Amino acid sequence: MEILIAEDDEQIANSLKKNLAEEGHHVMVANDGQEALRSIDSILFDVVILDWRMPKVTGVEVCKHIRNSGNKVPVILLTALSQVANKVEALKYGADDYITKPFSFEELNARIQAVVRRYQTNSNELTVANLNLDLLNRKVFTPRGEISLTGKEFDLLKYLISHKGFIISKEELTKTVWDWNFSTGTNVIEVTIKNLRKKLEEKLGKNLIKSVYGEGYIFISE
Amino acid sequence: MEILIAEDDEQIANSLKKNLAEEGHHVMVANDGQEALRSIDSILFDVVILDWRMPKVTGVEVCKHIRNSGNKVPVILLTALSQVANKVEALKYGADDYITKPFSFEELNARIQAVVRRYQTNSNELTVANLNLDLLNRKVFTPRGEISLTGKEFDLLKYLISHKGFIISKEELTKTVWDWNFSTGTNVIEVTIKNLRKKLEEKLGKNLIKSVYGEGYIFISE
DNA sequence: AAGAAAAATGAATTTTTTTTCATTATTAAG
DNA sequence: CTTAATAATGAAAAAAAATTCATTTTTCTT
Repeated sequence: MEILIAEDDEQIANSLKKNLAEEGHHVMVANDGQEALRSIDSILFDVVILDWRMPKVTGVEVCKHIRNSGNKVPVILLTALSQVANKVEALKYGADDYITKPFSFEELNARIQAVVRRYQTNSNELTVANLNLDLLNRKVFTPRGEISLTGKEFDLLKYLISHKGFIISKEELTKTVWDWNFSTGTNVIEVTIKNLRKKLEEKLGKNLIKSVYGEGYIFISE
Repeated sequence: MEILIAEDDEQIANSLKKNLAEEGHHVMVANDGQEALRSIDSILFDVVILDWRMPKVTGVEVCKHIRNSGNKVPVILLTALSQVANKVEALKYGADDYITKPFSFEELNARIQAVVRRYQTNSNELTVANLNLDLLNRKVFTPRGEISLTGKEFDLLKYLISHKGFIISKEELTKTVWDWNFSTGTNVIEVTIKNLRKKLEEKLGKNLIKSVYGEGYIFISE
């Protein structure tokens, strides 16, 4: 995951960075709120960890800015004091969670997991490679503009993407995407795959849906 | 809101009940986990507050049960000890938030607000009267079973419901639901309204979409 | 390299959805 | 009670989407 830590205490920042990096994440550190804002506006993080009190711009202000600009990235606030007012304020300004110092790395990690999981399961978007699916409006966007899909094509793509990296058999697609519980002697799947591929390739220039002979289809993100 | 408090300490339970009632909520108290489970299975709460340690069934176990049964109601856990392991566990088992005792009523209230708001803005359902719209799968359910709508019918219903109580002009529908920015000399809207009404009335026995002569349409929930 | 199974393809057909049209019913206002 | 505007309706036409079909291409096995 891409994680931003905004924390002016270098010792804490470095310790967190080291620990999170060991978990396999990419961590960027900002030393004050201003720096944090710059990073947030240019990079897409999976989670942002903000210290409450920071030079120049405070964590709450950064948080407010994030929300005002429509950014929904999960935010965790670090508060030094465990005053009730602070906690209330944190939630009010759109933070997703907060931790009172001092805290263990284990706890922070658990919160990150929880907050990211919550975000992903509640978000109505599915992003992979150069594709962004708007699950609510059933639209697909690429850097080169929207791809207009029919209902079945969208359902199929959504299913493949949400199981990316796994081979999906045609029987499975028949049951899930087509909602048929009998095997028909048709090739609708092949045809729909073909049409979907054509539309994707038109915009992306490459084929993300691979066939696995005798087994099914698999969506590849890189 | 409908709130369930599961707490064996009667003093705490009653104090919370009183305070929450003063805020205008309906509060039900369960004295142990078993009682809580029974209530949860029969009543639809807006938020459930569970004490961690309770006789018979603990709060975490209640929480696990809630999630296993697919219930997505927001859960707040009350923990006596502020041990890290507890907090981690709470999130792991699907709680949405937790508070460490002792806590102020003000804090609990803020957390309830946050958790419910988060739930409502992130939920993919729209419920009104006897209708439940599954926004992700674009399906509509009633107590008497599913209503199968076409795409346009669903979009129209969704728009009317999310503006229930307000009169929606045909010009507005043209722009939003049909995505046309010119006024056409057609009556698609009237026709679609008619078909939608027919399907709704078939299952609900009544017409929820009223016409306002010369102004537009309005969705009425009661 | 040849044969058989599986997958891809182009085009036709069927089904569903969306829109239009002509007519009837309802509403508000004089 | 009429009249004119607005809304509802049934049915047809047009458009779009889903499925089928016949054929070609690819892949794996021997």
